[in-house]
Amino acid sequence: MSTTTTRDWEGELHTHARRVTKQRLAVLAVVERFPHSSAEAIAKVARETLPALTVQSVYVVLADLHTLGMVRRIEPPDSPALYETRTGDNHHHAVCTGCGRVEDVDCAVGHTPCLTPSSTTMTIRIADVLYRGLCRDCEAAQSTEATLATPNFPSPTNQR
Amino acid sequence: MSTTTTRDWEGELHTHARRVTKQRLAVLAVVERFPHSSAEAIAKVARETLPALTVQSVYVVLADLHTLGMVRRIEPPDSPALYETRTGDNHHHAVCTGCGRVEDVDCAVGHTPCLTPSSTTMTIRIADVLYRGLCRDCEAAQSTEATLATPNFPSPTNQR
DNA sequence: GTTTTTGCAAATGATTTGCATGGAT
DNA sequence: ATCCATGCAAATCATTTGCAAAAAC
Repeated sequence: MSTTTTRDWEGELHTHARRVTKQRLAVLAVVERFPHSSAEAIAKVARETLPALTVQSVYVVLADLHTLGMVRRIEPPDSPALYETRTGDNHHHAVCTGCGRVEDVDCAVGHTPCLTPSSTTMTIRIADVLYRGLCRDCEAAQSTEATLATPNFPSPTNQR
Repeated sequence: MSTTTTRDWEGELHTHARRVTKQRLAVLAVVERFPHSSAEAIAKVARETLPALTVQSVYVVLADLHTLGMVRRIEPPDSPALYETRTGDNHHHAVCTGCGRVEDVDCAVGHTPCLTPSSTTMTIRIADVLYRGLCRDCEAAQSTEATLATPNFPSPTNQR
């Protein structure tokens, strides 16, 4: 019912040279209201207001908002991707392996995870940490600027 | 060429009441030899020895080995799942966003990620931390033993 | 009015499943 | 001889893509 949004989505869309559509605003409102929701779930709720909205459009919108940095995407194992609007900081997540519930964990210092997650009520059994960045070769290739031949390396390992 | 394995896969399979097949041994040998490989890549290499081996079988084998805890599964964003045989410890991973190369990061103390990843050569830009465990409700439900009605909760959030 | 977005349908990629045969114990 | 594991085909699930119609600027 309430379309109370904390952030000025309309303004942010303008800033990013995106058109302000009711679909986008609806998706953003739902993601803000229900953090850690899947595209499917977001579509379902948004459709209460916009019955014509399709899941595919939600995917397109979310992908775009994600590349703009307006939403953050979490990909827990054995679950579709989940989305949230809290993007500025580097907080982490605790996922319940029983029910799938996701909790924010406020313990980050910059981009580095803290030693002990202090703000969760879950009994943590596993910590999956994935650092992302550039390896030496790719950093070198990047500073060499220009898109030269894609750097490749031996052995059967996959991309990205 | 070399089928030199470090671990006694045959023994471990026996321990877990699994039949020792050349397919399983081949998959395990490949995962051990090329850590952080995808199911597809593993199948490709294993097929050099066992041309009849299908990707689907590799998936089945890996899924089983994973539930047994004999292999660990990593799921980087925008990549199929990767597998490795290093399972005993709680090391982490650094993924290059340029080429997809995966590096082990030895910095864990128990199940808790360390403050600074010391053993990587990558320039880390993002730390995705996902703690997994049981939330209060699920822990309570678990101690109440028996599989009662599946605990559910409101709002559109997904499972597992 | 022009260009971006949406809606719809179909395609894709990763992974799972059902079932009959082959193989390990 | 029994029962599990593999091979094959088809199904499923999450997500992406192509294109024409609709909406925003």
